[in-house]
Amino acid sequence: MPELPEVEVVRRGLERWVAGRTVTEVEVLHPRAVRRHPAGGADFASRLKGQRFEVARRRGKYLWLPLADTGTSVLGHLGMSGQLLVQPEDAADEKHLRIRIRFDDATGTELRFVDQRTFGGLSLHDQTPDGLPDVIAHIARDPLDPEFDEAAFHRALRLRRTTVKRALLDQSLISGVGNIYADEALWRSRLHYDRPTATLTRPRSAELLGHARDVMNEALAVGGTSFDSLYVNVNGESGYFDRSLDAYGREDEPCRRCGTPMRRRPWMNRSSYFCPRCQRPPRPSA
DNA sequence: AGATCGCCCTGCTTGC
DNA sequence: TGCAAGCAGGGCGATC
Repeated sequence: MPELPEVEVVRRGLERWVAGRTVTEVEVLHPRAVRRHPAGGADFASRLKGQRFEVARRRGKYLWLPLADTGTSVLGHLGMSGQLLVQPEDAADEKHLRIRIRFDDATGTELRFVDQRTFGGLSLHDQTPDGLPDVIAHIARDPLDPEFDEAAFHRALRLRRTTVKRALLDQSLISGVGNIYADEALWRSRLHYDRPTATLTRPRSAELLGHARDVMNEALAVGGTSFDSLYVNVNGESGYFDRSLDAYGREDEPCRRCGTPMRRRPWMNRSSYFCPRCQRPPRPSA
């Protein structure tokens, strides 16, 4: 389940191993992996051939590789289980290999997109004047972006008629926060997931944002979170989160602050983990 | 137009 | 032991 820190680890891997290389051959092995490329796999492959990758960029959980001198980029999202691997050309195909990209150099390695659950994919898009693939122009900056607009974020929280966890997962307000880190940031902030955003004072929302940023930076420092073998970084090494999570996945385990058993609640076809004592539900509004 | 919710997919886990 | 249901979940798009 790659979240923002894992995607950033992958971006760095791409920067190191793929930037500057020129594509000679593209194989699309599963149509779902290019479903965001409306013209289809053959078009994706032919348009990519001969192009040179520039340094990978990222916003939230999206990453993209600009193609030199074209005004276009290969946009990627890892979804639930996607991996971008730089592998020796003669390495056996992974079971869930979806896309293979070969290069014109003599390094003997190729780029592979591997994805078990096929929520992720690659596609080719024009760039906006900001250098963003046009289809993600609506995605907000993420908390690790130096240009993240904190004041605008706080204003939006006050104006929205929604609850705090929904807002954290709303990619048009703040990007890169998934279910896991949302629960972590809320636990650290002692906020219940159903708290209406309009009731958050500026200091409270600033604290929440700070915790979201801290969780991500800590995960980044150890190479990204990973609970299972699904997440592997660009070189095939598993990331890990040594200091285990405080909230997510800890149902019935003692809260690390107060010892109260943590709870899990079904929430939007997902789960929310929280401490019933530290994170009190909001009073029903009249 | 903001808010909500169903759907896409596969494999592991759980329960009968 | 085997099968089916449950669960994981980001983001898109339909709907109200």
